[in-house]
This record gives sequence, structure tokens and C-alpha cells, in this order.
Amino acid sequence: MKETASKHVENFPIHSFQRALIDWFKTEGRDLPWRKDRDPYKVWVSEVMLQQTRVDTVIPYFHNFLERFPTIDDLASADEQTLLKAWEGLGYYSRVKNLHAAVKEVKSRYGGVVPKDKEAFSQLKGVGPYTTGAVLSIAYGLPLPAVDGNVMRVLSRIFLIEEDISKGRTKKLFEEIAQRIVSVDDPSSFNQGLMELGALICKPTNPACLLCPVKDFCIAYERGREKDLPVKTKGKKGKTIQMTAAVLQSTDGAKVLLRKRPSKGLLADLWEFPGEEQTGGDFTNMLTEYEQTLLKKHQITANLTEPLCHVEHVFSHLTWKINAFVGVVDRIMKETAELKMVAIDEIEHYPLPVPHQKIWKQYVLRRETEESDG
DNA sequence: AACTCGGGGAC
DNA sequence: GTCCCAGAGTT
Repeated sequence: MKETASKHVENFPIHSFQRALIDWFKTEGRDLPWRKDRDPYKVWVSEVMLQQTRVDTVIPYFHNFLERFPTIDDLASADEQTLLKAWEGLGYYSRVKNLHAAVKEVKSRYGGVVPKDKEAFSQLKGVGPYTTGAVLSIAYGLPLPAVDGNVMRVLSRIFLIEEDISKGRTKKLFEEIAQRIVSVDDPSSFNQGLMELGALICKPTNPACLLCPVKDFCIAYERGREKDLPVKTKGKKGKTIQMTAAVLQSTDGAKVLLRKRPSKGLLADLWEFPGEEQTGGDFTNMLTEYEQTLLKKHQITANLTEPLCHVEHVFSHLTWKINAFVGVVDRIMKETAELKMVAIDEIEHYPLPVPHQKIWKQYVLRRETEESDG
């Protein structure tokens, strides 16, 4: 039996619901940085940053990013290294690369004006169904659905929809429903109101139904089933990778070796202290395996001198357990664009993955301690 | 349809 | 530990 939007929306008091939701959003909605004006560029940046990322995490990045790249022109002419540095720690780094490519296209093809047309905007890199609806409704007032995780949770409860929200088909159902109930008069407040409701009231666990402005419209609340929703299958847990990595110093200690990660895949184009997966067992073999691998891959003769720290980092789909060392590079056959010695005080200009930031912090701490001890 | 792609906060 | 967050691209 295929669920249809019509079946759920039929007899739903759309206008009363819209009024209750919008009124609540206008009085109780948070005063967030990207809500100060309707500049399509700022709205767009905020929506990209907010993909799979919490509001509190985004706020400082948003301020910094807009200070460095206030306009589409500024962003279009920035270099990727600078962009990645501004995105460092925010995760999902392809977001900023896609945004970069997209604003370049806006500049060249649309004269620097974010296109108001749904088809045109949604074809830009990194702009999917959610971002299309969010940006165009908030910045231009177009009555489009903007369905994210929050909205699926809210709507699953209001309409008592027990379909698995991790399925693509279910997301389409929610988009159809949202399209039918979105306010034509104020789609911006409506869409932001649904998301704000999900963030503040209709939370994943322990929803604050008594404070909810639309509880009278909510079938799950009426039947006491809000905690059963949404239905979502859990994904499989990721694997663990044991790694060896090292801060490899020049013999005079003025520089350390950095390696640029491949341009596709995990943490693409970020820099790291060379790390290798550790396949073998004991301590001695771990050091030997690492040194052999660097020699083979980069013609580098490295010598690990002392252990530095252990770093465990959990990604969405895998875990790194890094044994970090300090070492010395005896000889480099060739420095390349992806492998080079970098002065100590220049490291801060390179975008590093968070686990490698932790390694660097430990290394700096170690050096300072050694200096003060003589 | 299933995977990949970060990091952190709430519980 | 688990969940999941203002998701999109790739296969």
C-alpha cells in the first residue's frame, strides 16, 4: 500500500496550522546570525554550513566565513586552501568545494546574482532538494518545501507517518506533503518555523509537547505516540583502522613534514602528518612497517625517535586509532606539491583534520616543555 | 537503494 | 556507548 500525500493532507486545516506555526516562529524563534537579513548569499552559506551540522557549531564559522568572504565575488576569487582553512573542523569538506564551484558559476553565468529559478539554482553544485527549498523560500519567498531531518521528524508526528525516514521514498512523501501545506504568504517563516520547532520543541527524545504551538494539529500527540516517531532503521557501525603517524622534523628542528591528502575521498585535500595504516602487530614491527612504507611511497628515510600520543577519532562510518610519534627526516629525494617540509610557524596556515590538530597540539606542548627544561 | 563523507553535542 | 544533526554526491 503506497502512502500518498493527498491521503494525509486531506481534511488537514492548513491555514490554521500555518498561522499557529508562523506566529510561534515570529515570537519564539531564535535570533540567529543568518536571520538578520535576506541576502541570498548569506542564507546560502548558512544553509550549506548547517547541512548535518548543529546551529551552535555553525555560528562561529558563519561569522568568520562572512568576514573573510563577504560577497559572492570574494568567495569566487578565493583560493581553495584558504577556503578549506576557513572550513577546518566543520567537516564534510566537499561542501565548501561545491559552494566554491557554485558561486563561480553564479558569477560567470548569472552575473553574480543567485538565480531565483528553482531549476537553475538546484543545478548548482552542492545544492540538493533541501538547500533549494530553504534558500529560495527564505531569500526570495518562493513557496517551496524544505525537508530536512527536523522537518521529517515533525511531520511524521503531526501526520502519524510510520514509514522509515531513512528511505528515499519516505523523504519524497514528506516533500510532497510539505509542498501542499507550505504557506504561500510567508514560506520563509513557515519553513524556518518547522525546523525551529524540530530543534526547540519537537526534539528526537522527550519532545516538549505541552509547549508546542501546533499540538492541537498533531495526531501522534493526540494518540500519545510522539515518542514512537519517527521510525528510522539504524545504519551499520563502521570499522576501526589502526594507524601510525609521525611529526617528522628536519635535522635542525625548524621544519616538519606535511602531506596533502588525495583530492577525492575522506578529508580530501587537507594536510596531515604522514600516517599509514598499521597492519602488523608488535611495537618494533609497527615502527619498521611505517618507516618502510614511507621509504617506498615517498623515498623518505624517516627515523621515529619517540612516542608522542594516542589519538582516537570517530568518523561517521569509521574510527581511526592513531599511534603518533616524533621522528626525524634524514633525507628527502624530492619535495612535491603534495609533500613538503613546512616551517613550524607556517603550519597554522594549513587545513588539518581534527585528529592531526590534536597531534600538532601535543607536539608543540612537548617542544615547549623541553625548552623550559633546558 | 546503499555508501560515502566530519565532527560534536545530548543522552 | 547511541543517536543525529537546517544533506548531497557517487556508485
